[in-house]
Amino acid sequence: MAIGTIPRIPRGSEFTADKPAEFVDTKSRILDAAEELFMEHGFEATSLRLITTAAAVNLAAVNYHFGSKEELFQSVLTRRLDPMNQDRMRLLSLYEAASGNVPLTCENIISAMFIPALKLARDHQTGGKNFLRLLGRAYADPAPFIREFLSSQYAEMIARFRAAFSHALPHIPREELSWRLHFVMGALSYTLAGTDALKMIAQFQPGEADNDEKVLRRLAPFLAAGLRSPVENDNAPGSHQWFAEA
Amino acid sequence: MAIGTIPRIPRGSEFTADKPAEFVDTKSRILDAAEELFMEHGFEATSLRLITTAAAVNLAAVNYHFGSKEELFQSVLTRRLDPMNQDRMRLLSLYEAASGNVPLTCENIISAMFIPALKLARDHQTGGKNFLRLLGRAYADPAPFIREFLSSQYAEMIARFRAAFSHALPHIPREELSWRLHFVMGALSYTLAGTDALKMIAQFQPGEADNDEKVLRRLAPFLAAGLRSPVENDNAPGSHQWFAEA
DNA sequence: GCTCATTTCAAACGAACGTTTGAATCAATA
DNA sequence: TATTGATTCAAACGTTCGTTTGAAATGAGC
Repeated sequence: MAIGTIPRIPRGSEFTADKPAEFVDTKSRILDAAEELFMEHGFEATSLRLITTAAAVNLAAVNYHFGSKEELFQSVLTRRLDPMNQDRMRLLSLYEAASGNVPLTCENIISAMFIPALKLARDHQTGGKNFLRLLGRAYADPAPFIREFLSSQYAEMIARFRAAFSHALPHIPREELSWRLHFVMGALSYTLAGTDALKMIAQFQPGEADNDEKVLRRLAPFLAAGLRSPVENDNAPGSHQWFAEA
Repeated sequence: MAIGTIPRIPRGSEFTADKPAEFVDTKSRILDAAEELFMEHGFEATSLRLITTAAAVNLAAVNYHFGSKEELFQSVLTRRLDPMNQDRMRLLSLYEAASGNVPLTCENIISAMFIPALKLARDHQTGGKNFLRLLGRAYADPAPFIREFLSSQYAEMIARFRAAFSHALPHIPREELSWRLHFVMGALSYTLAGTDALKMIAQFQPGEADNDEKVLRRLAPFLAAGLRSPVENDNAPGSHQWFAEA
């Protein structure tokens, strides 16, 4: 596209107002369909033909607009992951500014991680939930390009929160804290990814918007308690005999 | 095969002694190769041609011995998962018998879950570790046949341990305990699956056999603290304001 | 040595995959 | 209206997939 020329405006983008569903531009239709299908079947098992059929666009549209299937997957992630992580860091900074000299509590920091995720799950009534589950799946995907992409997307946010936790828990050694953060991310991603979680509790109402909040209200105290737990010396004589053989 | 006839004994099975690697029967060679490759690339991305080439057997051998790719995957899991879960329950019963009337601690119960996993990781020097990582991956796999297979394999063991935790933590309501067990399994599977975990800490030596123990010695206290944490009333006026909007 | 069920093997099957191609379509400019 | 560049489309590309097939090889029992 030469400088100064205005590209043709594609299907449906003349409506910036809300979606009559027929007149959404091709790129967004693909992203929406891909988000749902990647979540349901995983990256490998989701074919471009399945995606383009669901989006009601031509098969070649994916390669035209995104370049490849892998780049489509990355676009699906970035579209919501990037704003969410920005939101997390913004919220953390806001908390820190508000607390002045008093160090933040674990609860504060965990809140800064969860609230943006919750907002995402609520704003787009279906899409957001799908995305959180997709994200949980992506964490555990063995494909190298996914792992590399995710860790690059998360690097800044994780570093920011690691520093915050380190300040909130000054008695926890650096290495130990790294592990505990790892466990936190594990429980979080597993919970977000879980189909099982939704079926686990009988009184869980599939349509209810507050389900995610209910889950996180249980998860947060659980994790905070783990983060604050006393550090065990590896070989201290009085430490628990976790692995005493039977 | 008619009743009373003795089947032909295939390649290498005349050696029950240790593995000259050339004379291992076809089924085991396939299982070993599949375990490693499924772990590395996931179920969908691992082709039968890759597996049979690595195992140095004919392509058709998988379908002959296992029926299909899915059944091969299930066989890979069952071979080690079933004994491990049996071991876990055996160990839990042993602890319970030894403690008499005194209820077990969370640490005891978590030990009963972890020791068999550790034993598995150590017994087969390479295979065991691969398997634990494969298992973590399988937890997060979206394929329905994997999820159904896993939950059927785990049902008995999970029920057994849920009852034990319920006895050890009588003040935790049933529903809350279900969620906490879910978080425990999440952190555990994420940790076992993690390629990241191995690289996370600099002083981690890739070849060392005690790595898994080191990880679990950090994970267990973290989880125990979470399990024991006080139950928050959803709407209690004094409870933490986890999700106060910014 | 012959029999026969079991196991191995090379080859092919049809289907599905991600991607490419080149023409058709469209809206805006000149 | 003619031109232009962005987008859509049907069709085909070459590759790889899981599975099937039928014949060859194998070794224990008669």
